[in-house]
Amino acid sequence: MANFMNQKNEIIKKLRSSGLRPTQQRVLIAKSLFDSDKTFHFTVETLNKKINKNGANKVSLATIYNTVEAFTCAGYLKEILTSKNKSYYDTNIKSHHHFYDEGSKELTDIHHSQIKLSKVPIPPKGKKIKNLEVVIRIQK
Amino acid sequence: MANFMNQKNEIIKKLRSSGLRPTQQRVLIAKSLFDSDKTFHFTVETLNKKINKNGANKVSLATIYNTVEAFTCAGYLKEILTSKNKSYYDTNIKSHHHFYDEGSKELTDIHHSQIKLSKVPIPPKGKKIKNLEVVIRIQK
DNA sequence: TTCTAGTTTATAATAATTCTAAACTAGAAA
DNA sequence: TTTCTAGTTTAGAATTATTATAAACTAGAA
Repeated sequence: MANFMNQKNEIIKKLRSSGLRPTQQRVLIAKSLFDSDKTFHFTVETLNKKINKNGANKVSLATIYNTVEAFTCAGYLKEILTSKNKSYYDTNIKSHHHFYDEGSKELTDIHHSQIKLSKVPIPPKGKKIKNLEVVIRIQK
Repeated sequence: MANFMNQKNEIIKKLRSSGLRPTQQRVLIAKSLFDSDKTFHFTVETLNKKINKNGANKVSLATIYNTVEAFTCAGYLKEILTSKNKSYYDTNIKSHHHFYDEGSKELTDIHHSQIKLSKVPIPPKGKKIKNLEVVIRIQK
C-alpha cells in the first residue's frame, strides 16, 4: 500500500516537473505505461484498449492522443521509426535499437550493448545529435 | 535523341524483368523517378504533383499509389522509416543512413561510408538480416 | 484484327489523427 | 471553504493518407 502510494506520488511529481497538471486521466495513463519495470511498444489503439478495457470508458480517445503526445514531448516516451502509417511508441526511452521483421511487421528491442559503432558522422552545422538508432530489417 | 530512346528502352526492360507490364503510366513515373543520377526522397503527394503539374492529369492518384507499391516490391524504391503518418520513399536503394531533423522533420542522406559498425547482433533464429539502417536524430 | 488478363481510373470506403468548442476540474487566491 | 480561471477533457466533426471497388481501357499474344 505504501508502495502503491509512492508510485502515485512519483508519477505526480514527474508530471509536475514537466509542467503537466497531474489530472486523473494523466495519472491513470502514466500508471499503465510506467508502472512495470518492463518496457514495451504500443500504439494509441492498443493503449486505448488497455485503459478502457471491458467497455469501461475511463479516458476518451482524444485524451489518450493528447497525453501520449505530451508524454513524448516531455521525453517519457519515444516515437518509433517504422514504415507503417500509424504511430508506434516505446516506453523504453534509453538508447537502444530494433529488429524490424518485414514479414510479421513486428519490432523487437536490441539492447544498446549489442551494437557498437566505430564511426559516426559529424552532424550538419548548428545541429546536435540527439539520438542514434539502428534498425535491422530481417526476413526469413 | 538516341540517349533518350535508350533511357526509355532501359526502363521498359527493367519493368519487364520484374513482370511489370510497361504501360505508359509506369514508364512516365519511372522516368520521373530514375532518370536523373541524383537520388531523392518523396511521398505519393509530392510525386503526384511532379507528374501532374500544371493541372495536367496524366496519371491518376490511384495509379501513383499502385505504381509506387509495385516499384517498392520490385526493389526499385525503398520505404523510409520515419515517425510520420505518411509513407516516405527513397530512390536511393543502396545501403545508406539518414539524419532526421526533429525540428524541420526533414531527412538527409548519410553515405554508407560515413558510418561503421564494429558489432552487430545475431538475428533471431530462422531470420536473415536484409538491411541495416542508422537514423541519427538531430536538433538545434 | 481479335481477345483477354492485367492495368488504370474515378469514386467510395476506411483508418488514423487532428480540430473544435462546450463542459469540466485542479489548484491558486480570496 | 468557496470562488475563479486557465488548463484539460470530451464527443463528435473534419481532415488526411491510404485502400478498395468495379467499370473502362490497353498491351501484346494469338
